[in-house]
Amino acid sequence: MKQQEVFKAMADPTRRAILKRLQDGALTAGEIGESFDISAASLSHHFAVLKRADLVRTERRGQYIVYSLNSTVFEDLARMLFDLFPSRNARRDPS
Amino acid sequence: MKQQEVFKAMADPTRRAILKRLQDGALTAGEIGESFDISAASLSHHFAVLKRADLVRTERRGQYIVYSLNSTVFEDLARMLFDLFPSRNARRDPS
DNA sequence: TATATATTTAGACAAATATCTAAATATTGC
DNA sequence: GCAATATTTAGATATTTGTCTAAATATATA
Repeated sequence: MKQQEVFKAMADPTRRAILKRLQDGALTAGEIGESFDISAASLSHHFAVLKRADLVRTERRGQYIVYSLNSTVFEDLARMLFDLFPSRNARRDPS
Repeated sequence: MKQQEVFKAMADPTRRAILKRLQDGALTAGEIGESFDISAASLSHHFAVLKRADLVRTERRGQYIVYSLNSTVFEDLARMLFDLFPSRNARRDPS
């Protein structure tokens, strides 16, 4: 996981909203765009950032491009967080 | 939790390294600074960002200021992540 | 009180980023 | 092949951000 890319991707509210939009299943770029008052070009930029972070997957379907969540990276990110913030009763790695 | 502040705070590698440095216990600003090749002023800026996100707590001890992790926000963040990325076998909130 | 040490604040600057419009590319269907 | 639609790329611009040095503030101690 490219940690830096993932965190930078998550730092923008529009991108987090895009991820949230994708929770219930894959959507085309245009469908996602309907929820945002932003140009298609700007949206495309956000898609690129999410893709670079491997947070979303894409698939061309005819003239559309379909975006979906990549939950694998989410799990990595969650693990990373737990690693970064030791909870009170977790053992610390003894290394 | 100020989600936006937390994510922005986590997006910088120096700040994540500071958090990691604090895993084993509280440290003064100066002690933290020893690990970084960066001016005290820049470091102080990073502390401010982490504080604004409520990721660290501070306490003055004489002429020193002691920083420590605030693990509460971590837990909030983890929860937020799980909410954002539904895992395959989790039920979705029916609302 | 004066000096030394620790930290933050102020102000400047360069690099990164979110946005836009216009143009390019890919695909469909006539 | 051509026109329409969907999406991305290019280039410009304004804002944000990470860094610096210099100055200010807070505390300790001689």
